[in-house]
Amino acid sequence: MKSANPSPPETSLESTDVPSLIDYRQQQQALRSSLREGMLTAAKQLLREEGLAGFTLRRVAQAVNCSTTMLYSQFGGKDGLSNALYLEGFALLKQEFEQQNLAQLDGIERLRKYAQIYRTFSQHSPSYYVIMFGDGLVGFVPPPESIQTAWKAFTQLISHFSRCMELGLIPQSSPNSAARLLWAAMHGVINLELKGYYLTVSQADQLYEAAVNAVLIALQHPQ
Amino acid sequence: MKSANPSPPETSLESTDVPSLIDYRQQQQALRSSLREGMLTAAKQLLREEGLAGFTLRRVAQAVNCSTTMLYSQFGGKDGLSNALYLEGFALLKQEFEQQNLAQLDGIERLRKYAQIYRTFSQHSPSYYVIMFGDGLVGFVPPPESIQTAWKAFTQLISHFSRCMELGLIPQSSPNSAARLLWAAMHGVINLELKGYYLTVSQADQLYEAAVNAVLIALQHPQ
DNA sequence: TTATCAGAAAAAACGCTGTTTTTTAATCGA
DNA sequence: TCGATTAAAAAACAGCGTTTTTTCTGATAA
Repeated sequence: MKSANPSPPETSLESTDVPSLIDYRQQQQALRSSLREGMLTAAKQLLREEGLAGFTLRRVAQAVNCSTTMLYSQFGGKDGLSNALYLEGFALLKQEFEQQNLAQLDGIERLRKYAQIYRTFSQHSPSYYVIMFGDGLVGFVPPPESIQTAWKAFTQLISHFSRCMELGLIPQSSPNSAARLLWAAMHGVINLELKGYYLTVSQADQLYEAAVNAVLIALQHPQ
Repeated sequence: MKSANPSPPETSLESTDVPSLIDYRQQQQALRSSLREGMLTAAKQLLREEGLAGFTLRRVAQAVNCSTTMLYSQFGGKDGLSNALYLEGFALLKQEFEQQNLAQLDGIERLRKYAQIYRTFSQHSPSYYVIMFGDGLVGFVPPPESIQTAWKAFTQLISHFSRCMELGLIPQSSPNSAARLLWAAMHGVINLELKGYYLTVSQADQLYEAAVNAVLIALQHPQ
């Protein structure tokens, strides 16, 4: 395995340039920030691979080889770590909603696309979804300011509802309420699906489409 | 405190009738069954008063003054106890759907009434609701046979959807799917509400009504 | 340069959980 | 009446989030 090395650098003491001049405090801080990120990554991996049962401070600490105390100085405990994942998740969802190739879609079709993005997110990012929507009765309850931030993920959806109303595709009403309605419908199907109430994936697919349709149809046909 | 007792029975040995002839094994069994019921009652009370945090085997055992071991012989552990509450909850919901004064309501109005019953149940029986719908990602996951039983609570709803279709109030389609759709919509609003996503009760009320309306309108306007 | 001090990280302890194992008590059959 | 069987309680176990104690490192002052 050891190849012949014709000219090893042989750290000469006469070398004029200082070999590795480092800013200790800066690197220390960089290390801490990379530790923080590593903790989040480890947490997500644990959530993905083992679900909430594997999402443990001790496991996260072990994954980055430090004590659990560090998780307290970095996040203030498990709730703080959960909150960080929560905000990260909604930021990611927001990002998904903002992808450029939506520009070519308009009107109701674009609303449908948003619904599809939401579902895809829930399917591809279950580790986030558990924290974000894993129902506050048990486990993590996000603080009010996080909930407020979270709602901003739906800004695009809201403003497109607004646009649809301006275009006359949907009768004028509150775009906010329309978005909340659609969200509740989407979330309801997904949540029951995750609990195991639908027997097949295709049944869940159908129901999801039906739920989105129902909201869109109802918004177009006010009572 | 001790009133004068003119003629104490003075357990006479010559008494022909045996004073307290009991069937030990039967009473033992009765005691066990009352213990079982007492555990369920205690569990519900704990859930009601302290939420899931207070729902603990040790607390339940302490409430009925026995060891936690008994909870294992009676229910097979916490999941078993949760499952019993789960089934009890759905039986109660089914019962709510079956109350007689629904006979005077027919058509779409009756569907609306079912939706109202569901919401009222979720509000008045939060101790059950947590177990029943507290999202399987975390905490209790009901076994498939329980899920199957649970779905039977919606029998009335399904058959009334069927009736509405026969009456021509709703175009013919699957009553089952219609019921599932309505359920998902109702559940979605309630679940987000419980997580704290709606600021006021009236906002939640409005959204719930809007969600139910959306489903009913959409079912009447297919495509 | 060395001694002291402050702050950060690790280690240990605490109180709790669900569950399993061991021990104790009581009941039954011979 | 005495072993065997069974049921319940008690204790032990492994793990959790969190708090407290200890250890150690890096900076500062003498």
